[in-house]
Amino acid sequence: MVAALVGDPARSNMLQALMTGRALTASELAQEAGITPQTASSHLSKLEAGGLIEPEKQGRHRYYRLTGPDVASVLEGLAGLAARAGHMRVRTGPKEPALRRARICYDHLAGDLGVQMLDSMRRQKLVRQTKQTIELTGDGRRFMAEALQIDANALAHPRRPVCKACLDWSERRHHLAGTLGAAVMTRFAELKWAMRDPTPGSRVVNFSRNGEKRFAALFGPGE
Amino acid sequence: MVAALVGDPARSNMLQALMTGRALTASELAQEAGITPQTASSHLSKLEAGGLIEPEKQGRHRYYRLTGPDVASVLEGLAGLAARAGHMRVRTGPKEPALRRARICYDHLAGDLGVQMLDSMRRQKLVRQTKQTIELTGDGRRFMAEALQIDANALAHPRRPVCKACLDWSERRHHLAGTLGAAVMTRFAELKWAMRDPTPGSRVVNFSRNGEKRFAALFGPGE
DNA sequence: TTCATAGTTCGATGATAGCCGAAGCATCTA
DNA sequence: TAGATGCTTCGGCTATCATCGAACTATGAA
Repeated sequence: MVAALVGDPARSNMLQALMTGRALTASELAQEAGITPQTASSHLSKLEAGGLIEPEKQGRHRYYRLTGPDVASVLEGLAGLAARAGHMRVRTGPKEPALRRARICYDHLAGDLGVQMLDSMRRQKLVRQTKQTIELTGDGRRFMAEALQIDANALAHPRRPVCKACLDWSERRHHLAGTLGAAVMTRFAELKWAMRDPTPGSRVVNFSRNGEKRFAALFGPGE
Repeated sequence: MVAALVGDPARSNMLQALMTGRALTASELAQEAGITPQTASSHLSKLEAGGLIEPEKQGRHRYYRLTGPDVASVLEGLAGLAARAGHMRVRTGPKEPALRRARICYDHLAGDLGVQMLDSMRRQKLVRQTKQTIELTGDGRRFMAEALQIDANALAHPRRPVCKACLDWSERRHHLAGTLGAAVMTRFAELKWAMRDPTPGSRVVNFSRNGEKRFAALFGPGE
């Protein structure tokens, strides 16, 4: 019974945290629910078996999200009924602003700007995304060649896709990975638009004034 | 938490039984859920406290119904999510056809025809009903005088309302009670349109051929 | 390789809550 | 009035299940 899944307070807290549409790791959901990771793991298995959430593996993390908008709307309906008797919940805030803004994920751009770039590419129809797989369009190839002097045809790699959706740690949405993602980041560095923070171990990426302007011209947020 | 209420199997069965929109007694809901009346009583209290159902007292019975269509739609949504993993439920059937068709409730007409009469009166705007209270309109007074020779003004009673909504046992919808309901039933008998079954203890009301025709002419079901 | 971190599995514990028997209250019937 | 029926309250039993400590696996970092 699916209602019993939502009925447990710990699971309910987890689901509420996922209502934002963002994906969260198992540990984060554990903390969100105020329980230990072991207990959370058990709950997450049940929720997954019940078809309410689905996992996405990312390195040693497991990101969970609601399986669809219908789940969210049912949860909303339940919350609406509960509101008659008085209930509420709060949300958390961010930290490490620079890291959230732009950082290196392996070898490509992540963070707010990384997500923004992939969003813009989708909007400009430079790529087609279906679930996890991303494909460069003809427009996309032209764009890469003209704007960034990147030959997409030269990026083929036996064990790594050209384009890949990578779940963003801070934004919990996809950014661009794969050999193209790496090539773009390399080009940004060559053009002195952006460079990794010199602090050892830091993953922060600092954009120059000019780089920020150029980046916005190519991948600015939609109006 | 409202989801926990729906989560329990026994309560879920009760709610499913109420999804038809009809009101059911505590005992019936107990049977529906396969539990004893004591246990059912506890569950019903919880559901009522949670605002999912509301009781209507009728003699020594307590009829429960869902508090509103929003509750039903949330339950439907939950059932939809559950359907992904496979679930089902069945419904029950009727019995005692004659009793369900027309019978005496205290001193007024109940059963299919009783409900049909009140429905028709509402449709013809002979009465205005808001929740439990029913009020005769000007049209209604004229109708009663002309069609049935009943003077509504003479029906006032110190301790009993002229019109009252009475929850129907078999139909689980309201029929007309009060002094007017009694007067109408008396008139039906006087006109030989209908009479109580002579069997001792029986509450069945038998309509004559002519009575059935006349009744249909006045209170026939809407097209 | 070695260490650290994210996550899972297993087993034991404990509290919540469903359940029913017995008894009590309220209402209708005779 | 007495008896029957519908429903509720109370008390105790029991089963379920959430919880966490400990141990294990997998991935990434040094």
